[in-house]
Amino acid sequence: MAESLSMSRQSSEALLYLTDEQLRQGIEAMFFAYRGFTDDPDRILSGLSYGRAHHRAIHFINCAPGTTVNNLLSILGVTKQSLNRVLRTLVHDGLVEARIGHKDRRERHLFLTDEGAQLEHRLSGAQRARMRAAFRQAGPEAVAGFRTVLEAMMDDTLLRHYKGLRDYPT
Amino acid sequence: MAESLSMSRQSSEALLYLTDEQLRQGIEAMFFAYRGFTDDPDRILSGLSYGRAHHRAIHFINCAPGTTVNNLLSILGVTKQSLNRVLRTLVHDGLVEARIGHKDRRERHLFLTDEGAQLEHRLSGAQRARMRAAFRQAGPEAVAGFRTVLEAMMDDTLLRHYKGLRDYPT
DNA sequence: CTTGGAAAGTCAACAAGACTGACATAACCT
DNA sequence: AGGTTATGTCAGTCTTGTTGACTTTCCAAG
Repeated sequence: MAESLSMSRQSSEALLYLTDEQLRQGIEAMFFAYRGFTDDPDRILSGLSYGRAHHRAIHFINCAPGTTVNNLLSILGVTKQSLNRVLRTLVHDGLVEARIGHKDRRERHLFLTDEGAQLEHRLSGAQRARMRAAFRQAGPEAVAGFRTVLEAMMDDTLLRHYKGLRDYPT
Repeated sequence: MAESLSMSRQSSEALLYLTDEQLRQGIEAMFFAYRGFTDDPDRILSGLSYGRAHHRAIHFINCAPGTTVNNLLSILGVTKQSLNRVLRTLVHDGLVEARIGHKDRRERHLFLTDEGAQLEHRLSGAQRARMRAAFRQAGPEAVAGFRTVLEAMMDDTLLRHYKGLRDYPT
């Protein structure tokens, strides 16, 4: 790995970080980091009878209480049938409440129950702990770069969700 | 994004980037970015009769030609039954070659065939294109930070794989 | 007002890909 | 010879994605 140490700093940074090898390393970094990222919650969930899909639903219902099923669908990017199976068990188990909309009675507005909020906190706690450790270890500037690259990597549609178009009238 | 420009650089960075809200945004950024990250290859693969599992196998065989099945298992973090199903189809379809080791004849050393390398290039090409665009847009410093945080987020075991313990004698 | 289409959500059946457990084979090593 | 290791395979289950068919509700054009 002693390549190009003789190059000027400017040219090496400007040119090398886009070589195929650098990109390949970025790809692998995403793969391994995402694994680490999902490991802790997955471990917790495997004890209960839930999976990662339940975690995602719980996370976004927590972020946007009162969101509709349709809205959640577009955020999660799965079919409504797939989401419905997950929601059904969560509602049945008393973690999520689905209130019929009073403006449009076709819609269901989703909320976490106390028990649901409790599980959410446990799951996100594990994830936040790892992220906090990583952020702390890496330092503020690295964190800013991390966020910048990730945002640039999202699809525009996803970016809109991420940027927080969260105005869901109940 | 003109927040906190008036604060001293040190205090704003030291205090703000570890709030729960910042961490939650980091979590969502990972989620959405990973989706964008896997979208393009997934689209290509859905046309063929392969899935993401095949992509992962092809990727790492390409990175570490001659790797053994066991090695691949520990990198991918799946069971041998799961990997075997994938490898079987890839070998059957002529994308991967499994050579019996000449030092230890129990081992199978995995290589991409020309056709396999061709598919690998097509898949990683899509992924690299997106990563390249993101890297270019974000700039070298952001990329460095991105990598730093991702490495800090990995498990140590995964980090070892990522760092490239790739000495597989054929 | 009625009627027909669109939209939100539910139920049923299926496929991919992960898992576990048990077992087979071949090769290595002491 | 016997124990361990590397790999492959069969059978069964679970999660989570898919499509297709269906109900309920809303809205707007006739």
